[in-house]
Amino acid sequence: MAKNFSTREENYSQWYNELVVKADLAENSAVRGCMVIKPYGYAIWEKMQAALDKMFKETGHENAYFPLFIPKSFFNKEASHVKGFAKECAVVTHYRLKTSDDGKDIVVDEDAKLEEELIIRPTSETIIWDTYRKWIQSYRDLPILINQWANVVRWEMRTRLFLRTAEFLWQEGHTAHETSQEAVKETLTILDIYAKFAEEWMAVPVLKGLKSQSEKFAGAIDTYCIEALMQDGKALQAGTSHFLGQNFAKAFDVKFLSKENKLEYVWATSWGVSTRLMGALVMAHSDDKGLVLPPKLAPIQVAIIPIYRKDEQLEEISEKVRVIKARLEAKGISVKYDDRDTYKPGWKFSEYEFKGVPVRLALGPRDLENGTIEIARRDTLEKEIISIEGVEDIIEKLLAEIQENLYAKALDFRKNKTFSVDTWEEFKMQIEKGGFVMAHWDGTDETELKIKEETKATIRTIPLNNPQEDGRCIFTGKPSKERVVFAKAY
RNA sequence: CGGGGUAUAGCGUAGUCCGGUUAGCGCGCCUGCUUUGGGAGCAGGAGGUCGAAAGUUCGAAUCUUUCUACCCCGACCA
Repeated sequence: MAKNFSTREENYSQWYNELVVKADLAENSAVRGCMVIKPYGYAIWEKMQAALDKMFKETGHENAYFPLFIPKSFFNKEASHVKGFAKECAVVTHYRLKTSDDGKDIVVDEDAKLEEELIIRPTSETIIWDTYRKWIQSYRDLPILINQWANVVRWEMRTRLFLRTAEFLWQEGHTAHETSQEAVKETLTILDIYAKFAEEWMAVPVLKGLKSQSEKFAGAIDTYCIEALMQDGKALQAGTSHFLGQNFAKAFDVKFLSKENKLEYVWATSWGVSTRLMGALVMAHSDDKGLVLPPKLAPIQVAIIPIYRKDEQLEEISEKVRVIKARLEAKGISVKYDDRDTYKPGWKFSEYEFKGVPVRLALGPRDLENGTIEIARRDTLEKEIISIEGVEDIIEKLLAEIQENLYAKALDFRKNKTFSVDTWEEFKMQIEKGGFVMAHWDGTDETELKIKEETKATIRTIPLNNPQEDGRCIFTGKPSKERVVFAKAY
């Protein structure tokens, strides 16, 4: 495993790959650019799903499901949308296989060609808006607040574990509203949910803001995002919420009769987060010993390891553990008692460190004698011997402390990696070092593109509630009213 | 799609230039004994169409041709 990964950007990918495979999170599958997510990794995803789903429902959203296949013609309808996705679509052209003439192979049956090709959804705006047209007639049918948990496929030229895979799991929300204001409000409500989830559950601080026009979603009026900073100084877009205006309503002819008895186009939003969040989780907290998971998302919060020589000792230890385990579980803490006799304690210690289990307990003969237990925390790697009495209360507090500590550490890291610069020379130098670089920009796509060409840095976001100040664009020297956030990104 | 590289056991690899015993090694796996407070030790064992196909040759992991897959760089990318 690479050492000092946070400072060795060039080896990062390799490090990450090894870590993830060793940590039992996921591995590359035989299918190009797709992932096999192992049970332990999937358990993290399930925890993320549960937390997000709850927040969506608390804000009035419902889950539904739409088809995986989208008729090709649907993509013709919104010009900028098709432009954004056309180059990365998987297309279904046939519906049958047959044995080849020489009997040796299975081949596509050319007679079974589809009249119209089907696109495997890269995102579901088109098929959902085609459906919404049938659901919406009057203002009484609005708003529609629907979320879908699904997989999507984007045939990326180059993939990267968790961050850009050909198939990925996500949730996509698609809402329909009477007014522009209501839709914008929805977009921001979701942005707040995403930020809250990232910070309170993942312990990853994020910047909330607006994307520049060139970085926005294909088909959106405005794209809002949460932007996180990884330990190697690169930025990661962790979630997006789009105000779609009436673009899709017009493309799919979705109109409603208003209270004023006028026929109007519906206002729309869409928003999503994906398994990329798991990449963010790994890259934000992990160290050279493996994953570090925030307690709120850890599938196993406490691992207990017995240390023994003889079976009688194990029995005695197990008896004690049963009591501790029951008390922890009564507090809603997930516990794994690893009494396998096929692995030794040292092996298990390492395994749970790889897996990022926040708290580890070890109980051996010495502890039985003294009425103690060894408690170790993953985030700081500290361990101490404490009295076994009331250990469940200590663990409960410790889990909360670890959750806070991870966030504080990540926030501190981001503060130290955020810089304000005012000249082009400073900018180029700082971008090379990584981190968020706050700089003035003249607001044009052209300048943004040139900066990207020269430095590979992009505008990650224009923060919400951004302080207004007079300045000059670092590239063109033209006047500017606010700083925007530049960084190299994944 | 352009440029470069790689393909040998579950994983990592040696051997390829210069063809020649039964394709070697480490990790992992299996069995036994000893071990168990930070990834145990010793002994024995199993596991290979050398990416695929065709060719050259007495003989091919090694040479030739074609194909396929993967990796890196670029283009591309909410």
